Amino acid sequence: MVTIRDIAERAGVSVATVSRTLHAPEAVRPDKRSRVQQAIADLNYAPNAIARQLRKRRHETLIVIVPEIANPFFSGIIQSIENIAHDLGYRVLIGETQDRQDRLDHYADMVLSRAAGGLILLGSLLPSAVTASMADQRAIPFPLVLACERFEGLPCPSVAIDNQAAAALAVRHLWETGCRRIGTIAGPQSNSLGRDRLNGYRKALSDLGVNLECGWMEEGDFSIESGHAAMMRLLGSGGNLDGVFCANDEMAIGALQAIRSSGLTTPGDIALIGFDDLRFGAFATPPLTTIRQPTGELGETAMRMLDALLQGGVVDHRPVLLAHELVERQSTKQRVDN
Amino acid sequence: MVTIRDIAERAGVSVATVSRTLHAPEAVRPDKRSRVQQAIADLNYAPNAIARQLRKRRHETLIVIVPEIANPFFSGIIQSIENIAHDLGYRVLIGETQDRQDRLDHYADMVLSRAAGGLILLGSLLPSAVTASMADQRAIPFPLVLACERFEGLPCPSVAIDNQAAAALAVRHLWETGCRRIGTIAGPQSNSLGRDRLNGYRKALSDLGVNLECGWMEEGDFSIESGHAAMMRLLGSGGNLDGVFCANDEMAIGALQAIRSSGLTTPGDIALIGFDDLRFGAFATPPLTTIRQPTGELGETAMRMLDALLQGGVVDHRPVLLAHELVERQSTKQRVDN
DNA sequence: CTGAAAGCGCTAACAA
DNA sequence: TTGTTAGCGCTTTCAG
Repeated sequence: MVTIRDIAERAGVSVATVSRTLHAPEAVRPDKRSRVQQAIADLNYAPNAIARQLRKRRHETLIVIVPEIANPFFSGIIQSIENIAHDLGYRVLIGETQDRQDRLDHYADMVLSRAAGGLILLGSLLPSAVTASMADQRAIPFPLVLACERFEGLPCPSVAIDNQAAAALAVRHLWETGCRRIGTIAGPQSNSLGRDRLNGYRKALSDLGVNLECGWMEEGDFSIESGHAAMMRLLGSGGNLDGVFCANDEMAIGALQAIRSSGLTTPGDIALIGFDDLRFGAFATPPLTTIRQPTGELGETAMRMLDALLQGGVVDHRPVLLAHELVERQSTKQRVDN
Repeated sequence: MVTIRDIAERAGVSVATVSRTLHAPEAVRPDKRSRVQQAIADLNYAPNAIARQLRKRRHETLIVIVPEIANPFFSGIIQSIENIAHDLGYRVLIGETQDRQDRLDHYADMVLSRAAGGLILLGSLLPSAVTASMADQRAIPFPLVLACERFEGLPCPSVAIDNQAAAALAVRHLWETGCRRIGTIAGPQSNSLGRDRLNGYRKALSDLGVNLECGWMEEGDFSIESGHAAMMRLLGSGGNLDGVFCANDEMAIGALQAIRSSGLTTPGDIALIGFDDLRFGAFATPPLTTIRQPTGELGETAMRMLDALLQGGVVDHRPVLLAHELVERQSTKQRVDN
């Protein structure tokens, strides 16, 4: 391994001069500078980042944790995080937990042990170190920002949309376009996303003055397959639905298929609305009406919050809520304007 | 920041003893050991990974580079890489390049500067440092494994499927199920994947004795939207096709939509076959016939290759080719068995 | 079994 | 403008 010392020797200067030509070339006389540069090229030297970071305290590596990268919804968020991060001089690495605590902790350890500077958490799991600090009433042990999910009482910045309101909007849309027996395929109730969206469904129904009948609700795990299975159950349960709110687009795509394979049509027999606005939803048959989350803004806000945290600024711990939007396509009946 | 020194002081031992209780507890007398552990708990100490890595030379952090994580095809590969990596004691971080050289180089710098131990490359771009080393006839400057893409003459281990043969298989399937005027929506010709699959199409056609007529071929960029656009062009070009081979499933999904919106049916009027076997393809209307790549095996092989490299073993540089598989669904005409 | 001390490769005072 | 040097936090001989 070639070190700064080797360069210094070969160029006939001190290590300090080498370090300077690297970080403040204008502070080195041109002849020495070029000798150093020559030596660097000759020996193919690359400064050791580990050693550098041991001296300087600042970190340019950030970690974004997602439950699964396979979920296209996260991509938009991650992309905007990356764009901002890049501008701000950070490097972003993505860690996938597959909802396993050990994997999550493995990544959290990196920032606990200062191998990375901070964490943006997109999933519903919390690192053990964070849970522990909460239990002990201690501060969170490293720079942490939460996006998408909501955790009651966690003292750190977070950004999301109002999932409950968004779900209610979806249900209201179904109602306004003529559905009267509206069911739901809910997400897992183990995380706040699933719970909030189900609550929104319930709230909308009760605001509309309709009773939630039995056989109107099934739970999935956000996957296409589970959406398909849940729809089959809904179809078989005698709920006699004419509209279904799916807690995400993937389940809606599975539901679409289930409806079709049962000889029914969408939106004719059963209207469908999803959540997230995946690219694939727009190209489904029929194209899926959905709720769009502002993924770009979500990512950007999260990244700026983390940057503020890293800069040592005081950051507001009240959740920031961003606006959602209904995207009307053909899987719900069309509104007659006016 | 609490350091090993603080622990040593509080426990009334030397730093060496603290280090030992951390890494070889059995070599420390129980009373001291527990005093150290108590101090660690009291002060909430976490060893600094940066400092540790500066001393020890081994790296447990690996980077996997993908062009875009939004592409669901990569997820399967990444997941299996992660599973194996975890068993082997590595930590995997994912870097997304969005096909930009500067981002790629940014990640490559991490391993160049020993902030990470090695790289698995899933895209079609090569780090500048690698290109440079090839030009100079030098060895590749860090542990590198290539997956999915093919690079002529790069002296490093790689694993992929035989894309040309797989594409030819797809075209033959179209032919065997009755298509006689077979077009293609090719991938970008700037990368080997796109080229190999187009060559496979050409080869199959010529083996079948059919002439590639003009208006049979359009190029997309692997996105749904580009598939849609390419199919519209194909439809308008008078090629009068009854079957189309799409170089990936996303373009096939876009093409499906284009065909339907033109009032035609699949497979009745135009049969369609994709490539990659995305989850979304199985739930398209109609479900997409496709070529499946062994994503699990691809990832596992790549990861084992990198491990071998990291262990200092000599690794074969001849590309490893894995088997692909035709998955018949309803977007191609059904074969009459016997 | 334990402690002192020598670095790992680099940066940043400080002195020249 | 340059060189010398003292660490950054940790592991690991080497002597006790």
